[in-house]
Amino acid sequence: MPNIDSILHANLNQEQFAAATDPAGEVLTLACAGSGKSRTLAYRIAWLIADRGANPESIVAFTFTEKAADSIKLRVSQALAASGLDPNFLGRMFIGTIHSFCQYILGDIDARYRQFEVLDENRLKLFLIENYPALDLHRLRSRARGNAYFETIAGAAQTWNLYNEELLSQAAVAAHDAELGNFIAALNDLLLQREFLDFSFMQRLAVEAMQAGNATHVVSKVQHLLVDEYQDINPIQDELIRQLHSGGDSLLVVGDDDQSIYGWRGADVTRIQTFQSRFPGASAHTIGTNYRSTELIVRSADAMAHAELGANRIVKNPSAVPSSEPGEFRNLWFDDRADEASWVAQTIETLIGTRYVEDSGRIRGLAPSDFAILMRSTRQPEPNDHPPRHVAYSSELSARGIPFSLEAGGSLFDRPQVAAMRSSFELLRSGTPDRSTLSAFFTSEVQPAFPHSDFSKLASVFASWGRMIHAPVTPGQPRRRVYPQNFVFDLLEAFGLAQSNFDDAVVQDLGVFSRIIQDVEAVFPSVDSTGRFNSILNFLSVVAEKGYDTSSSEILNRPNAVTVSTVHKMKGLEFPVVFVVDVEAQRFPKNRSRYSGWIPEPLLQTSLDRGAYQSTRDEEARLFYTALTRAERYLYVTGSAQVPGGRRAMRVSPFAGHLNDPAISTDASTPPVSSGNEQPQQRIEAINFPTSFSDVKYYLRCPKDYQIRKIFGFSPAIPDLFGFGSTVHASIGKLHQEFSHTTPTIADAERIAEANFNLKHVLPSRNPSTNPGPYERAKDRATGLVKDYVERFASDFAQSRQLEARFEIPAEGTVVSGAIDLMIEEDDQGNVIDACVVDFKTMEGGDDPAANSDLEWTELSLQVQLYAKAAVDILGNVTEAGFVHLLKDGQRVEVPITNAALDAAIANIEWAVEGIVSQDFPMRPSQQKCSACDFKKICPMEPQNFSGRTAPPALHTPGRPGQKVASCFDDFDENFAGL
DNA sequence: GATCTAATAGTTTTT
DNA sequence: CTATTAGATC
Repeated sequence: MPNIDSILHANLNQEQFAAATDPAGEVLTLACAGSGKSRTLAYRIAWLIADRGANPESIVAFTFTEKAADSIKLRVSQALAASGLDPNFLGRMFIGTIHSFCQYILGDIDARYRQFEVLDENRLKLFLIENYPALDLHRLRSRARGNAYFETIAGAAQTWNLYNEELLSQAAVAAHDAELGNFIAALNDLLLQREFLDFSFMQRLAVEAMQAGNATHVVSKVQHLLVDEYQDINPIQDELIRQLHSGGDSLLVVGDDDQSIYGWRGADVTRIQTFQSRFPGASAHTIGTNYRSTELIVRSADAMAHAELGANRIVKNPSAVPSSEPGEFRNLWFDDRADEASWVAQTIETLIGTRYVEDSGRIRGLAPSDFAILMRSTRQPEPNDHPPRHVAYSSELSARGIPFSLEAGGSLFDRPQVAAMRSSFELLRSGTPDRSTLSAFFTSEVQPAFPHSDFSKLASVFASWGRMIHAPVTPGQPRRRVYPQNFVFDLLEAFGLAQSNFDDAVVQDLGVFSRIIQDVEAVFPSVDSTGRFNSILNFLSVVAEKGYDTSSSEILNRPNAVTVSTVHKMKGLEFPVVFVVDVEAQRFPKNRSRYSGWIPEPLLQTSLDRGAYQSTRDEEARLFYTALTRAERYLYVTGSAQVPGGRRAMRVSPFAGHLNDPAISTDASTPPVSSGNEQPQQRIEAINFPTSFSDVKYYLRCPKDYQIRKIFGFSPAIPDLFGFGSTVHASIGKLHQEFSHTTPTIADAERIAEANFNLKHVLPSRNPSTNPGPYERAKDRATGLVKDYVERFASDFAQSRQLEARFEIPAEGTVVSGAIDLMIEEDDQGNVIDACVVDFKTMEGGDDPAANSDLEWTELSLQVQLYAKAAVDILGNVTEAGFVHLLKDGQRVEVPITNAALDAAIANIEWAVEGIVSQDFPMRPSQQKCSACDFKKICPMEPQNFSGRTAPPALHTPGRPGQKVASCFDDFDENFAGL
């Protein structure tokens, strides 16, 4: 085998090599745009294992986003393979966001955290809405702009966030502002009591655990820490990194202070700038060779940053790789926005098909997806009678028939189908609408949007939902369970969605609406009163005005279209041709803004002094720098004197004024440089399609189910006992944490199960002892299951411990990730001598108890086999067996995990991924599947075939090796004609 | 260099 | 409605 140094030299340049192999305790790597920092990071990991003999378990790498984590993982697996190391080492290290690491730490400290629900920003706001009285939020209302309700909610959410991200103490806040201190203490307690975490709180809890020495089990293993995008780290993350590195061997941080554009939400660019003074003895590297952009672009962007930032930046002197390929940089000023927009569209039209030579040597013509139009803001400017800012450009593209994709949200309710959904909710605001109101609504809003809608069906939907929501609450009775997602599906059935042949984009937007309702359901236990329903309506109306973050929509293949987007969204991406448009004084850079939060300024002084939670001229300059450095060969910076709605002529942006290199053209009249034309073809990008087992499971059941769920984004209604399985599972995890190598008694099991029990959607009875309700009955059942488990499998505790392990399995075209439950047995030295995979199934809370007798053995087996495969990768060949543990009847069923069984499992996964990537989503209906399907009300249920693909190999199920094929084939009725 | 005045803008977004 | 900016004016 060639030695690791020569492999690294073959794949890295001198600067990258020096950084990747620096043995210092702390290493700062300043990575200019396009300088190959992912590659450097990936080979650093390979070097740590091959040269330093690092255990893969001792390596932790943090990225800023999940997407970046996926791409680093792919590169690491390639670097490992290139270095002669096992790519499956990937599963044994941690590569991910700081947030997911914090969640992992918390679950390791206390299994109870595994049943906590994570609140994103929208859900945290809903939580505050739901608990407005309990948190005394009315006391904070006078602080909100215009005394407005939602300003109060937003201000409270921001306060909580800032308190955590700045790692302030509750006492310090209370000392400055007693009311705010009370709110923080109350929210802290309520989140813990109701078992919710938000992104800021999970970091705080993890950091506090580390500071208190309660996380040593995880922390002590970490020897090598790598942090990507270090310029965007905030105070709590800085502390977490410090804690994690305190007992470790090495810390490598990578970043570029010139690309720090998140100061307004707390990122601290000074951490990277002062790294060397804060870690005396740290070594520093600059990887400054830009492989992305032309010399002119690199030189001009650097000069611009220097002119604007001067002493507030680290000098990096980036260089470009000389090239004889054509390219150009123009800095243009137009009289009027219409001229500017039409010039941009015209230039794109001309450049499509222009000969372009890739680094790989591939020659192709530029395609629409090679172009980006970037702007400071795509939002609609005030006053609201102007169209959104991107329209001037996108309409010019439309006029020329050039496809474009808008990376700008906020137009969800412009779509008549989605507007009809929201109006339907609104109609139920104060009670069931009368027939004439409903009829008018049907004619004016529903029919035009949904041609297959049915009035009589709709009338009965409204009648029954009006009753459910507004029925008076009977004192002493348990609350009714009213889940609005069911209203969504009932409405869409009455609207005739299944019969309509809408564009995917329409269905996708309806899916976003469904996801908004899911956010509501995740937080509200039930929507069983006029007041609660009205909070939802108010939330929906705010969502409509401000736009909803629909981030979870995943783009599998980049469409062949021009990207119209903000600069922020394009961070980390690159395009052959970039237009930075709408560049005028007071727009780019935008005016400064000051901190306006509720946390008293003295508590944040150091952060405010460095410009955090504000927008500053420096940060605008870095944003402009970031925009310029997205471009590979063609870069155009444009602005206009006359813009829509402007009375006085706009002035040239000072940033554009810094682009004064004589090689930058200011002439719009000549055509773009070119060395001829070729057939336009999209760039071939490595498809990195990460997935979880559960995603694939839906595809193997019915590809249409997968499409509705994952591509369109519909969420099923929350089942009555949602969370039952996870709370039982967490109790068993907790038992194993408390009793490793000793046997718990039945009383221990009962104590832990009772203390741990939590259901979010069933409320406890008011008088549990005299009048137990569904919550108490579920609690009894859960306790019974845990006791039964201890009784039957006491020996497990004596010999082995339970472990929840994360895994990543590389398969063809994908990395399947998830977590597994392992029972491992160790010898005296702590070496694993035996391991088995256990999948705990409670089989409670499903739709139909009768269905439990007829388990989906293909799915369960596939799951265990996949986990077994991961266990082999994690633990080596000690995995003896795989089981499905049916907690309901105390059985352990052995699942085949022979090589043949594992190979068949992987082949099924790869087959499903192939279908997903090629967007092959046929309906595979059957009586049994469709009657239990979450989406039966919106699915046409027409039997369809796969497009030219044959079935994957049969799976190995208990007692039936190699006989049962996935249910999209096995359970398929080609003559199925609806339920 | 300080002070006044008219014009202009009211984000950006990940976990 | 308020903060910010550029330019005019002292």
